[in-house]
Amino acid sequence: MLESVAVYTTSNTRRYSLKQLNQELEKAISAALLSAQADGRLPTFDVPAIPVSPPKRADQGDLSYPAMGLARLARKNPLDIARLIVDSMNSLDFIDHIDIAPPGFINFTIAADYLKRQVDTIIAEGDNFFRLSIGAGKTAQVEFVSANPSGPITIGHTRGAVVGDAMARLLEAAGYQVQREYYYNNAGNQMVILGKSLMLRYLQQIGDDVDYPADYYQGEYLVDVAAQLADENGDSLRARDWAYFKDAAESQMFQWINRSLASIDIKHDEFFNETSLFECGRIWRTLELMRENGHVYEATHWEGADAVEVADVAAKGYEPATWFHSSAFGDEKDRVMVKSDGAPTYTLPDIAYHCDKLERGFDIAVNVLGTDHFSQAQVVKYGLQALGMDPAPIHVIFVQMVRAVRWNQARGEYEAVKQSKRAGDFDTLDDLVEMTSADAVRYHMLARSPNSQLDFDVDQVVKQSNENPVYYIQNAYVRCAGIFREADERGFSDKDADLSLLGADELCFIRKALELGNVIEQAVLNYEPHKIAFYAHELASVFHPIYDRVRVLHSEAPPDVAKARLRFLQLMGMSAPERM
RNA sequence: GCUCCAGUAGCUCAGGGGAUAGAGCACCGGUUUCCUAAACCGGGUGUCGCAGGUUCGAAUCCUGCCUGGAGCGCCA
Repeated sequence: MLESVAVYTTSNTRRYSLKQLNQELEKAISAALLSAQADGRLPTFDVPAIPVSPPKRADQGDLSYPAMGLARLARKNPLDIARLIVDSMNSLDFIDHIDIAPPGFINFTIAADYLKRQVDTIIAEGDNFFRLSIGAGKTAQVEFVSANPSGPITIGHTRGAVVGDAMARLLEAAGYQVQREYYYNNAGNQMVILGKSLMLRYLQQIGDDVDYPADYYQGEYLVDVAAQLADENGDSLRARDWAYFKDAAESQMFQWINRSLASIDIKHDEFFNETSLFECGRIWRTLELMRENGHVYEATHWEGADAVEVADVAAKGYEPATWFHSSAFGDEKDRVMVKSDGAPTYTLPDIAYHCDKLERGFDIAVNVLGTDHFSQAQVVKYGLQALGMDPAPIHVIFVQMVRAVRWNQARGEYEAVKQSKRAGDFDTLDDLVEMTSADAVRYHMLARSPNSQLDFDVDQVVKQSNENPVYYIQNAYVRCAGIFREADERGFSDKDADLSLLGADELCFIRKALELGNVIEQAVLNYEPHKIAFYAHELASVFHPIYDRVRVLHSEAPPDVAKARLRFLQLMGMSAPERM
């Protein structure tokens, strides 16, 4: 992989993607403006950013620049400015012709020969063609899922899992060396309750008559684990305390979580246990450093507390706690880091953890979190600043809630499928995969902006699985595979193919395929992994009509283009089946 | 009450200063001597939540409001 990056960045013969053509044109237009200013055809002004982008419609060329933005600066009619630019531009080998359209667009059409030549280039470079150089020699970490081992992966976790893994794959495609990390805590109250819950379930299994509290874990899965324990150990565990059962439960839950994630092709490289931060003393060192920097104080209530809060605290009779003066960094209030009973809140280990993360030296550390962690993420950032660290490498993708919904025919509306772990009434990732497919789950979870709430219609995805965009996309690959298989059987080869024979339909596909690099780059730079899902569908929707219209046996090149280009399936982490 | 996200076609959602606002699903009609028809071709009258504002130009930016969700614990 690194080798191919080197090839890509050192070669100077085939710098091609639509993005780079954008940049070429942007440079050329800027130069044209300066030239026109130099000989007085345009008044002098600072040349602004020149945005060149694909137009909406095919008959408007391949790339377009709206010159209207210059009208005020140049005090000229936009159409006149456009003409001036075009007249002043040096000729570019990849441009066939330039049109000017009202009210001031400059539309560039890429030369067909230039596009056709890219087919050979794409095939020669294979998977590496869109291996970007922006991450070459850099490291990135993506922390995602990070669910505590108290139960199975739910639909809600799944969204973060898919988004995080897609982000990791995109970073890899951009040249980064990526580590996938899972941060978890097995020391909190919830885990205590989990251990006690399993203990009671076990006692029930071996015939004891015990009360099972309503605020303990209600899920059937604990009963299963308990049954297994009873099978293997009889009643010999009767005297064990909750801690034993906590460990047993945790071990089982982690196995389950990893198995579920593996079923949608997600695997973490590193599991980081919060407890290790206590064991090595990092927690307290972090606190002391913040104290030395003057951002920590002891008090019964925070400095800016109003009368109501003060009275409330007094009523509860709290002893002094240790506060982080986060409001000094812009927080709306200060946060407790160590409770009056001496135990830290989550804030302190979270800060210590991210401090550790930064010290590991990643160029980028992406953090996929639910929006319920928004405030906490802010506080962590303030904490890092209080430690004198620069939190800039950390970027958080906030994932909005997923509601698993079902259509209620009687009421004529959607209703939520409950997902509370403790209530034991939830749909798991396993359920979803069983009802649909790993690819369907990944696609539907990814094909939305993370900061939109998502209604995942369980029945819809199941019922329409044959009319699903997922299969539409995969079928494009299957059809390609079919072509290759058939060609092989006929002993037909693309050797010495004459690319000039390619027609307009094929060019259309080549244009779309060449956008991949641009899509990856935008997805990486803006932390928007969902873009790749839309692109995959667009590419497939350009391919399918051509498949029908252009028969391979009349034209050798398309399968090669297709072969090289359909790598998008791998990028999304979806499987690319040879047959369906 | 304060902060953040969302409101776009019947439904689920893209787009987020530029040309005639898109896709999937659903619905209707057509297409198969030949690489898989899970496909293709045709069929869209949308107050882009509402009202102002900025601009040559606003679904997009600003302000206010309405609706839904999330956060604002010495919870984890």
